[in-house]
Amino acid sequence: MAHAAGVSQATVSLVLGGKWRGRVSERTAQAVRDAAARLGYRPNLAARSLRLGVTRTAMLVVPALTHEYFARVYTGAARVAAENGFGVVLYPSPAGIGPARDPFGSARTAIDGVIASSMAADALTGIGDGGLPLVMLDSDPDTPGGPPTVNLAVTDGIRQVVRHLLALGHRRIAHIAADVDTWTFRARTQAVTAELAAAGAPAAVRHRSALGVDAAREAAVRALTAPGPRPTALLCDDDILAAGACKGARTLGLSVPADVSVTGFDDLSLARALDPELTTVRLPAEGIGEHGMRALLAVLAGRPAPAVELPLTLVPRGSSAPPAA
Amino acid sequence: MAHAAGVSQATVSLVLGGKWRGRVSERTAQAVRDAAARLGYRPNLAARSLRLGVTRTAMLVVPALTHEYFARVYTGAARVAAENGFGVVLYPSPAGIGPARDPFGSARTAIDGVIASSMAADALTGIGDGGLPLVMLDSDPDTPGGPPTVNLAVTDGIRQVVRHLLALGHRRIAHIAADVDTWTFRARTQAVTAELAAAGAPAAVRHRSALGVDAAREAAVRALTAPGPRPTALLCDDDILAAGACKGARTLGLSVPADVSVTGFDDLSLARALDPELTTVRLPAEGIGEHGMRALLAVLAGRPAPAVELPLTLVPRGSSAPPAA
DNA sequence: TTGTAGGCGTTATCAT
DNA sequence: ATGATAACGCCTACAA
Repeated sequence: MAHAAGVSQATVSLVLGGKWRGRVSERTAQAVRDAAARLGYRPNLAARSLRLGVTRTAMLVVPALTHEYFARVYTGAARVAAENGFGVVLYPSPAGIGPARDPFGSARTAIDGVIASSMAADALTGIGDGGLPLVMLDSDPDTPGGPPTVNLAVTDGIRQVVRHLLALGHRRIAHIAADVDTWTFRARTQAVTAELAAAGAPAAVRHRSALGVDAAREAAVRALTAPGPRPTALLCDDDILAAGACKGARTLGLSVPADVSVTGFDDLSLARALDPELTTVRLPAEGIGEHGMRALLAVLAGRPAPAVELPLTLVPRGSSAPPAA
Repeated sequence: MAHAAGVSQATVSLVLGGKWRGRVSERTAQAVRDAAARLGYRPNLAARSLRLGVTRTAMLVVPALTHEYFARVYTGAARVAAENGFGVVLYPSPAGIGPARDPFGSARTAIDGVIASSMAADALTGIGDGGLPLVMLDSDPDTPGGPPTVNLAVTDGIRQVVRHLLALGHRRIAHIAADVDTWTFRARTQAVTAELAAAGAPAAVRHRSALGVDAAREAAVRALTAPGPRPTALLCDDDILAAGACKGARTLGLSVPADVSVTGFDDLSLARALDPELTTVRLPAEGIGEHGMRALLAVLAGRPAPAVELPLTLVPRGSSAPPAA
């Protein structure tokens, strides 16, 4: 390539690297660019990584790619990465289906940093101590000396749902809680209890359910057939649970929202596919990914990465209404 | 590292590369492995790529990652890749949200091959002529001299749906067709026409719709309010359209499936979140990814990659029933 | 303003 | 059975 342009490697590198200001003549630079275009020259990334010691690649660790939320986090992260000449590789953590190869083995030499999304606290052993720059998304709150975090204002989101239901006149609210031990779901559960108490409303009866439509349907049936007066609203930890809750209500011959209101959380596309559409809370999933990537970029550049908390928005739709008189 | 083990680089490479049978003494080999474990040694992938000229990385090009189908294709491809010591990077094609960086620029030196899923025919300019090994998923049928393909038996899937509806007694079927110019949707549309004709049934009135719940709802309303006798079944090109069709029917005060049957295609998790659950056709999405990766591996190894066609399965559920008497 | 040379960590060839 | 050495393509002092 340098040979084809009639100059040396060094000159080529200077010109194509963009830093030849006053070091290479304009005429020579143009000749190099011409030759590059003519030969379809592409720099070899492996060689560059080897020389520079960085790969301009980040790894995004997610519990499950098939969940729309994580796909959107990826989309946001990938966009910011691309804007900065970075790539993003995905690693569905072993909790899901574990790839055969340990990603943190040679990963240390293949990636510059890690963004971990919604991970259980112990799922990251092998990263933190690995000295690889790390950013946590939607995880435990900022700890001094810990990795930078990008979090969701989950408590405020739940607060909006609770107030929405109370404002509609509901007093007997059941909580369909996700039986998953991650920060985001623990925070949701705690917030439901706290917000109802703060409003002076009766406590919600809690029914735990695995994260799936069928399990949620069964939990909703349990909630609606439990002894005592029937709940008038089912507050669900996420949209998938809410979909199951709607089915459970109909199983019992109840109508949503006339007989029982149902609320979700996440605002997946599912929320608008259901009928009635789900009242839910919108999560800025792409924003989480974007901020996460920006935080990692900051860490990589040696800049401080302030902890971020993104706001959530209540989206009232057809699945919630005043309780029957 | 070699220094720490008291041997030469070459010996280390041999031992860790696994091909020292009868070339290095057992005692020396063990010493190398001990040193590697002690130092936490990790091979540098960039250096290996540089030397070997291959990266053991494949790129999966998809139109939209947020669609569950593609997330599952990725999952399948990534699993087979991992089993073979390969990685997979994702590239959401420009049709979606386009990254700033041209992936096919330096990609040629960063990846060994490309797997393209459900792409419009012209969206791959820049790959085919790039000399990069390519496998097409769910795309145009095998062309002599073209890239290997892994396809779905879409025509047979539609045939199963059509026969299911005819067997239930439906004669007036409307087709909610996706207004998307890719092979898979063209094939679905053609199959609907062909299968109805083959069965001697009346042709379906076709209503085109963008791929979204709202657009499909409007299309369904059009279909159900068109002049002439009302259709008793809505055959939809995919589950998202079907979700919209159900909403459209209810908008008109019609019940699914009592007044009108609705069928989908894809068997997304959405199909079981709806109420009633969707009668649909299951696509082996992960299988597509797995076979695609296997085909690419074959091409990379210089082996022939036979064209594959994966079977589809009808999943009858609550959204279809005999027409009202 | 341009060219020369060294080294990044690996693997492969060849010599010992 | 093991070691020395070259080469992969790039970037960057340093020399000319």
